[in-house]
Amino acid sequence: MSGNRAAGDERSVAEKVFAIADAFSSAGELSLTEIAQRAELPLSTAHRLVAEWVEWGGIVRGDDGLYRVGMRLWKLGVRAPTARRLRGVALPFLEDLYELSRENVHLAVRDGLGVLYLERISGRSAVPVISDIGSRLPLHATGVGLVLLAWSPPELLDELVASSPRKYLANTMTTDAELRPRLAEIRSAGMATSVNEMTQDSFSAAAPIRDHTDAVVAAVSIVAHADRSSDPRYPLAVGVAARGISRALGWRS
Amino acid sequence: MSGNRAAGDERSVAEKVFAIADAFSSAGELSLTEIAQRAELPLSTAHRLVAEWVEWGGIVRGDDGLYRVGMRLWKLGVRAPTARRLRGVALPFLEDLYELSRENVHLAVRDGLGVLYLERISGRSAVPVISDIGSRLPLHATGVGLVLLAWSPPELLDELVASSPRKYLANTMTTDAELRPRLAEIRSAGMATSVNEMTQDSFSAAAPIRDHTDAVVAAVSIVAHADRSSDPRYPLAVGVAARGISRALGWRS
DNA sequence: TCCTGACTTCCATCCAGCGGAATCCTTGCT
DNA sequence: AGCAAGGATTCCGCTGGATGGAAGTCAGGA
Repeated sequence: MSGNRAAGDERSVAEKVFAIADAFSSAGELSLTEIAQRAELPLSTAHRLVAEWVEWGGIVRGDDGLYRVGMRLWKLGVRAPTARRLRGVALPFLEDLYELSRENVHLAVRDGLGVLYLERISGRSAVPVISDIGSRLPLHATGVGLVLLAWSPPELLDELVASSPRKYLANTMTTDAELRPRLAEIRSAGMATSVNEMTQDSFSAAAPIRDHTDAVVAAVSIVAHADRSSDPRYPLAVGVAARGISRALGWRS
Repeated sequence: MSGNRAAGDERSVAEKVFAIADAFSSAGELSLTEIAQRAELPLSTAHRLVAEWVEWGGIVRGDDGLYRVGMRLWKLGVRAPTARRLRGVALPFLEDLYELSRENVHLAVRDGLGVLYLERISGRSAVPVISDIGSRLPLHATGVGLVLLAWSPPELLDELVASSPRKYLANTMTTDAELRPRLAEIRSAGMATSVNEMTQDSFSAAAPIRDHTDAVVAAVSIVAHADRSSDPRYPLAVGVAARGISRALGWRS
């Protein structure tokens, strides 16, 4: 048996442990073989390390033999201070927006070139949206994304345009020329509204949330049926909620 | 320099990596030294492994030099299927309960001998409660806990009584003799209601959530001001919500 | 029954991780 | 400024735990 560590993988043990965790970012349940493939590890190494994950409780193995993210990781994850604080402060305001509209209410932050949804409240008859908590969409493809992009450092826009060779959704702008004036408009209006832009028959209003340093750290939005586009209460309420959350975060004036 | 691996720690690298993560289960922000102490690792080892965590993004280092749980772990954690599915299904029902009561609405599961809160919706004027998402309380100390305990295997009760030598809260029952009839009562009523039992001036109603195998997998509750204890709508609504969530999970009849 | 694919166990090799100690950096006190 | 104390970082020679190919086991399908 020639099983020395010899040449090959330059990764440290810790990196391999993390690679296994990363395997779950693209799927909810995986077999050992799938984990090994995604993490690019030999089956036997994956087997051993996954066993350590399972012993710890970060990954659980179901009766069907498939591995899933365990409650240990869930408990750890919800301790992330940024998400925890923001969510805690924002939730009552999101409730208000939900009661007003009975539609989708979103809370999101920027994560690289994407929007990361921290919270979503959906009415039973709300417009179906692709976003789900923990999921990521490109910055230019949603209302909250545009708001976050509008108040991001300009380099980010260049990077985004460069990384988006093709259109993501039918009505989405991806070129410099289309996006730049739109963002300027959003900045001067203080928020973003759109009709039938991201999703068919939908109307969205999104506004920025600022912290005590006046930096935009998150965004709230309502995504409603298009026939509400003439209702002035929606943009108004989103703006009020965003300012309320900002104040609760220590923002002044 | 005699820095060999020699005798001492029997833990594998992966276990040390996890020990570092566990350090954050008791505090939101830690210095390197604190992490090393909690994980029982030499400072230099902790330093190296924490650096790997930071590189991966599971832990972030703030401007103040303190380490916190990062968004990478948050994103991974919310992928835990049990929490994700339950939360997604239950949220609309929790909203309904919140709108009815404007009080604390809880969704919780059993985690060992404790209750683990998956979700909490709190009104601005709700009774202050200790529970927070991701936090754990003993099973016998809360309404949802009693419900979960009532439908748990009996061995669990023995274990719980054995592990609780003293009273946790003023009005909490911890002995076999007190707890057993109470649980029987809860089972026959199908839910648990209590006044001034867990917290002063509070009234709570909790009901079990069942999945397609008819097993109790979670519990919902309202914790309201004590003056609502005569309002029959609260227990009723909690029961209806619990059955609604159960049905949405595939439970029949 | 045989075959296929997925999972589990084994073990000789050897280098990646180890951690004590020295060093650097920051903060607070005199 | 000078000093002390505590925390963070870097160094480096030693060695035993991690490694992964291969063989063995198991389950299901043809």
